[in-house]
Amino acid sequence: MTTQLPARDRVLNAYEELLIKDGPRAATLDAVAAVAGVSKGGLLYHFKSKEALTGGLVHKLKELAELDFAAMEQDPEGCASYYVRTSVFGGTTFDTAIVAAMRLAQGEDSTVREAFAEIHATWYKLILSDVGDSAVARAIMLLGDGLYYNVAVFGTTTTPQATALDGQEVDLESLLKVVTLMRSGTRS
Amino acid sequence: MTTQLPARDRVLNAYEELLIKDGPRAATLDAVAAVAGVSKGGLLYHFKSKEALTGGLVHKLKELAELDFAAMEQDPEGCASYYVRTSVFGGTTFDTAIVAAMRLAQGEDSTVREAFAEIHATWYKLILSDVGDSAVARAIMLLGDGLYYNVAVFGTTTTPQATALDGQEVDLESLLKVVTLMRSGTRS
DNA sequence: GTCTATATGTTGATAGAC
DNA sequence: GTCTATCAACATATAGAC
Repeated sequence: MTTQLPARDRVLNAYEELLIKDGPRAATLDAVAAVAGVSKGGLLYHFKSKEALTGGLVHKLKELAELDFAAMEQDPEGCASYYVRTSVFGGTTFDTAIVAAMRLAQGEDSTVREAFAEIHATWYKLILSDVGDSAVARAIMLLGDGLYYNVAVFGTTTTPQATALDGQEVDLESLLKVVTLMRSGTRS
Repeated sequence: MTTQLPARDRVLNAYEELLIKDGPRAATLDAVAAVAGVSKGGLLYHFKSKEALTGGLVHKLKELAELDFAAMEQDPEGCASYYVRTSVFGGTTFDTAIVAAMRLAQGEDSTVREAFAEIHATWYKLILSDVGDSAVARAIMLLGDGLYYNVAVFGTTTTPQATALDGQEVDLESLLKVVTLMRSGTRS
């Protein structure tokens, strides 16, 4: 039996869980507190307002993004391959934070949108430095956005390597082959 | 000076406008009624509940989708080209309905998600019949999803032919070239 | 640090006049 | 068909005990 996480972390995890499972409307302070196993007052000790709670999620997202950038740069198969491979939802901490935050991006909170814009900009820069061509880099970015969007809207599946897309399956291998095809036209 | 639209249509348009501009949370019955230029009671005469209002939007979306399918099948450049071209936000009635509904898709209302799943399935079928290869068809679908997702999250831009993506521009021509590249690998 | 009230503002929805 | 009350439910946030 593992030691319980600190209340603050449990609250953040509960917020993510509710955002993903039931959407922003259901992720009330009451509900988050209940899932985290604390009272509403207890929650508000760690995050003084709902805005602060969202701020905590955004902060976590940015931290995990930094780690992702580092891994992306060092990947033996290159940034583009890394990006496509990791855009297929794998249930990592980062994936969870992204999908949770995506559900908030449609709201009024501009901080979430701004965080996404920053992360996107860095991803694009890294992919471009890998593939060379800007149109191909953008296409790859859009593929990744599409993958995350599908998870955010239609939910996750059990298989980590394949995610459901309108009853069809997107498998990673075929997708990587298509990406190779895209790159082949511009390779020097 | 054009004749005023019927109140029912004005309400639906106001709902879309608020969903796109300020998100689902801001699209309250009060706000929708105000934008539409009717009272809350007046709104509730046409749509008996908020659920019914969303139902009206979904119905409109499905109707416009049928027209889109027909245009897609008849396009001289093929379904895939049509899909990519029209996935770049152009401000059409259909585009507006899609983006507005996308903002609702993250919520608890499963009817919106189901409508999207249906529309997606038909698009996929048509694109597959055009390009032949399932992996390429899926990649094209994901590109379109990515384009719409970017509009839904980051908002529209002024230029109809190019939409902003993290400070960069996605221009349609380059994207179509990349799609051609994808297809070239599987062409018989 | 965590809890139990409690205050305050919104939101969706009803009733009934016009 | 459209309006003006009005209500009950819920959400965020505060105050203060433990």
